[in-house]
Amino acid sequence: MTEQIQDETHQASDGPSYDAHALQEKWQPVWEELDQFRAGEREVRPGQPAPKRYALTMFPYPSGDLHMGHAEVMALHDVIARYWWHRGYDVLNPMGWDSFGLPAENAAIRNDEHPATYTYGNIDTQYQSFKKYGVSFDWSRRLHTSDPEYYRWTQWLFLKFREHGLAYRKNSPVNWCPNDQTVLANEQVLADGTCERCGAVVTKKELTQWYFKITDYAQRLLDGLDGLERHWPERVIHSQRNWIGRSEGAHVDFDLHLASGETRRVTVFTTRPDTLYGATFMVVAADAALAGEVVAPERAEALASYLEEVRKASDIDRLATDRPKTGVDLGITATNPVTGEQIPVWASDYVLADYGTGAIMAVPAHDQRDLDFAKAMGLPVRRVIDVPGADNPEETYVATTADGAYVNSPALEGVSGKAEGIATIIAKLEADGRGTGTVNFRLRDWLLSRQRFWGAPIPVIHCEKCGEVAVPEDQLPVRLPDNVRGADLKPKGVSPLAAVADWVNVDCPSCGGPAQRDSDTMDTFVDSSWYFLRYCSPDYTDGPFDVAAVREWGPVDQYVGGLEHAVLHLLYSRFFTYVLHDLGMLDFEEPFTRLLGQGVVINQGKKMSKSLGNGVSLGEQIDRYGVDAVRLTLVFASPPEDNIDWADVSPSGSVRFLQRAWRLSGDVTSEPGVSFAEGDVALRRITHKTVHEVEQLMEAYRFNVVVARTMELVNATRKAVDGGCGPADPAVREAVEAVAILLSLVAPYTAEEMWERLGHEPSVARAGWPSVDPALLVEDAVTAVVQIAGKVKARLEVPPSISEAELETLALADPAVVRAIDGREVRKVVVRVPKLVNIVV
RNA sequence: GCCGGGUUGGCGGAAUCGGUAGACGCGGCGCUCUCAAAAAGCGUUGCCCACAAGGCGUGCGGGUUCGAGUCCCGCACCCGGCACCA
Repeated sequence: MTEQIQDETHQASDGPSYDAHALQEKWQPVWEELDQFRAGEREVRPGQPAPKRYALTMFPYPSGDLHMGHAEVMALHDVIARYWWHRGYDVLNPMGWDSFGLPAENAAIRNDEHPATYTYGNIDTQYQSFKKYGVSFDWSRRLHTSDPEYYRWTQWLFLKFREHGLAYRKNSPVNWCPNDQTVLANEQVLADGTCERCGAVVTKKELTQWYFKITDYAQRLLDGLDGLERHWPERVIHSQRNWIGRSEGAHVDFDLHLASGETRRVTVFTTRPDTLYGATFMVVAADAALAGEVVAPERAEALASYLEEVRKASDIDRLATDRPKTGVDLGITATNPVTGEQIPVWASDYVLADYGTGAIMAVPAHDQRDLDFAKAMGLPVRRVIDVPGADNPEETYVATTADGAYVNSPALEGVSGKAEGIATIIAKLEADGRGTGTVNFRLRDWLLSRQRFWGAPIPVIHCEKCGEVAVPEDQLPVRLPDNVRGADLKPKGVSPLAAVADWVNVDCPSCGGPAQRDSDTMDTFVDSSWYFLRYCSPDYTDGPFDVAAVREWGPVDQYVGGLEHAVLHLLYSRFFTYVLHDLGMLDFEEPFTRLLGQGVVINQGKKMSKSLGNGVSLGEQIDRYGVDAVRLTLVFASPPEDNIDWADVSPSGSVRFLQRAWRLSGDVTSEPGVSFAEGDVALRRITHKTVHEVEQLMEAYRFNVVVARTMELVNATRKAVDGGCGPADPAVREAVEAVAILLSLVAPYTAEEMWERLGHEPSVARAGWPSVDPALLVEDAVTAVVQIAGKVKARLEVPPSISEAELETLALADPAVVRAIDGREVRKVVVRVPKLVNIVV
């Protein structure tokens, strides 16, 4: 299968040949010299800065070299950035590395070296590849999150958050990855209960950890999504809404009567307070502290053994929603606040300790889970809503949740509908001081501690006397020790930093006494939650970013990246931006105005993977076809948000097209600067129409169609050169120059070469955009279709200005139409000038 | 289970204010050049029908409309999010 490849980028026939690799060699150093994508220097005229645009693409993690996935994002992203340059914007298009993280640490352990070795080695490899790939990045703003100059400010931001009560430490059961030997945020545990990074089954562990109080922002993060509608992919907005999980309901107070004789008031959360009269028992989360505190002494042992059983069950078991309900009677009762009845209190694992209040009122008649539990435990079921057409849940084992007439509910007599019922009962509870209307969220606080080495150390010192002490600002960054080797980093359940004695043991900044550094590092998602701000002033030393610079560039106008981060990076960054806005450091709340989520590159219907042996190497593809052909293939293959199956596309077809476009640039015989106005009108119309259409396609991200239109322009120009107006016509030069500029969005090397062959100085990237003459967008003839009952029977070439009557007459006279009417009566004629006539017979 | 998004030739995909379905490309077929092949170029290519004429066609079934890939109702299947979240 290699035999066809060798010559694919070479043309053996006479004349100069198109050699993609030679073009890369030729132009890379020239571009390096030109350094033409520096942000912040463009002016419309002296003294007047050009309008600014911020184009951002997700920075890579430096594992190995760039792969097909990177190639796709960069290709798509670069289409936008280069288009903006052409349209006259001053474009900020930075690149850097998300360079803290586990793979470097694991590699360090394997090779017994420092994680920095792997990290910076790969960064260098990727940097070279980026250069070759020809993306219009402003390399002067390059950053790495693992540089002390960067993580100093990650630490600074952590302390700011802490200062404002948004970072705190608590002890609770956390997600624990037994493979990576570290805790994970909820967002990093996949729906099937496995670790987002390594796929191991996540377990629970009780630990004291740092959290960001993202829940304080739940409502605002939710509300902000409304404004992103139509600018962000539906999928991401939807995922975030689901993840935040707002539900409206009520807090209702129940008095628990403990064995000791005390009364303890416990609040439950419910979305259906209107079913309160049907609450025939209460359930508390078995693993919540409350269960142990209220259990009757004679039931304590039963609870303890149940709890043990629950803890043994793996997360996989817990995830099976249809498994039978289990639980234990706590031996006490509670008072239903509206009926005054004494109802039993149970503990079960179907109630979650960390959602709502960790305790629920059970209404078996109208909640399936409660009904299942009631049936399993023989607890009473009382119907309080009579749903028309539905049988008694107690007999059918099917809880009813639909609207109906309230029964057995004195306070809801005559009330109709769920909404009114809920409002009525909340009003009553509030009046009685037994509850309030409330809102609850599924979102949990962001657990940010990690028991790993290669991350930003948490800048806190633990002093026996003073407790938690923030590292003073002038002592930042808290640097990672560089005297560790791979062997020191082996996971042992606590951070490897804890074992580095001369690093951990410090004097307390407050009292000067002996103290220890916090040995955990931060989740790497903290690093990436603010990197886009740092790019605005990458060398700033008085803060994480220069507020004025961010005011100039922010927010990001266009973000391009994968959507596997829908509830991770894309949610965390929004949270950071809201907080920094509230701290007065930003004048916007949403970080990314427009988001494009590109699909992934797969092969033969499956994700590329080593085990499947279906991996496609970017480097190999570039060696075979050249950078431009690979980029073109990726952009042309499908709409940007769809997946690309490499088996379905044809990089060699891309090479063919690039050759044909390139060849045109050698056919032009007119001089640069020739007056296009004197050119062939037919070709000029096509050129102007194409450019105009591309402008609209660009706005709508339809890059694959942009390529198709460029191909059509090449085809039309070829025809004009060979069989139409001929190569000397100014319209041919106009068309080929337009092709070069359009092509520069996707295939910069070929476009650059064409530009030079057309007699221009480099670079085509800064050549500006062809101006569109509206007069040339007007057609001189259009094809009108004649339909009978909606089926096309004839086509007519008519002037665009034709009148309805004329068009109708022409249509009815057409022989094919006459034949199709076949003497039948014409009942109605619909005319839409100048394109359509529909005849009803 | 709840909530989103989708289904167009052999393939990737065009056509999103209801108005020529299949742009552009891949693949296929035929031809030119060549001793031959490759490369390149030209032509052709939704399906049925030998051609023409004609008919059928955008997952399936209905509907609205002069006219539906596009709007409405029902269904099937695929992808994604949440999932014992009270």
